[in-house]
Amino acid sequence: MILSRDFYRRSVQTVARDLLGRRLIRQMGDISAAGYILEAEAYDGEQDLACHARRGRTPRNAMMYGEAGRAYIYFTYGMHWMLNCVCGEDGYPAAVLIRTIHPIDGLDMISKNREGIKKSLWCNGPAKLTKALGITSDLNGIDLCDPLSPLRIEEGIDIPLNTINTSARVGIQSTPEPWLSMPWRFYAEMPVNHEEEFSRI
DNA sequence: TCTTCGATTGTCT
DNA sequence: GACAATCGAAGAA
Repeated sequence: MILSRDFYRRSVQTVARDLLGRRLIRQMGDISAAGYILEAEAYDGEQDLACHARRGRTPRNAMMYGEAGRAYIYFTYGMHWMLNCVCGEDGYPAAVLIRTIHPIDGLDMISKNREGIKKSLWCNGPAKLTKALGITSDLNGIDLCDPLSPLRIEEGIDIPLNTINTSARVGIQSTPEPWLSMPWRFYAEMPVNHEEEFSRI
């Protein structure tokens, strides 16, 4: 079952936590690849000084102000693409950065995109997973709630709340407090009852 | 295993 | 002109 738009129209922290275990699917024609989301971060509005919306709306961050349930994809460090899910009320600039997925499908495609890299390092970083899944700016604004979309998110597996960890967000060290220390990074291990899937990778 | 550092370009001040 | 929601190679330990 694909996640509905209402899933994303909640507080961005709730969505970030609830996104763990969900199945992220990348489809290119007949070929698809997928993985379970294991790490995500919340970026919450113009008052959040770590959020791209902190200086108001610009052409780059405009997608964050749009409809919930769409992808906000941006380019950084001169070479990396980042995948976010737009959240909250439509018009409110908030998004969840997807930082880690556990690959479960389309391993041919992923291994080709990540040639020469150890399997355990294929998708454990925000720029790594976009490279693994072939995600670039041409998917910016894509509807994650559309079953026909080349990028979408389905229900996935259950990650018990008591196995979810939090921490400060990564890579925002020049951001002032209290935003620097907000525990808006959510992460989990792959559940042991899915070892079978784990082992075939 | 850990730490340091260069790569590389779009975006905004 | 500064810097970025990062990665991975290289070197040290």
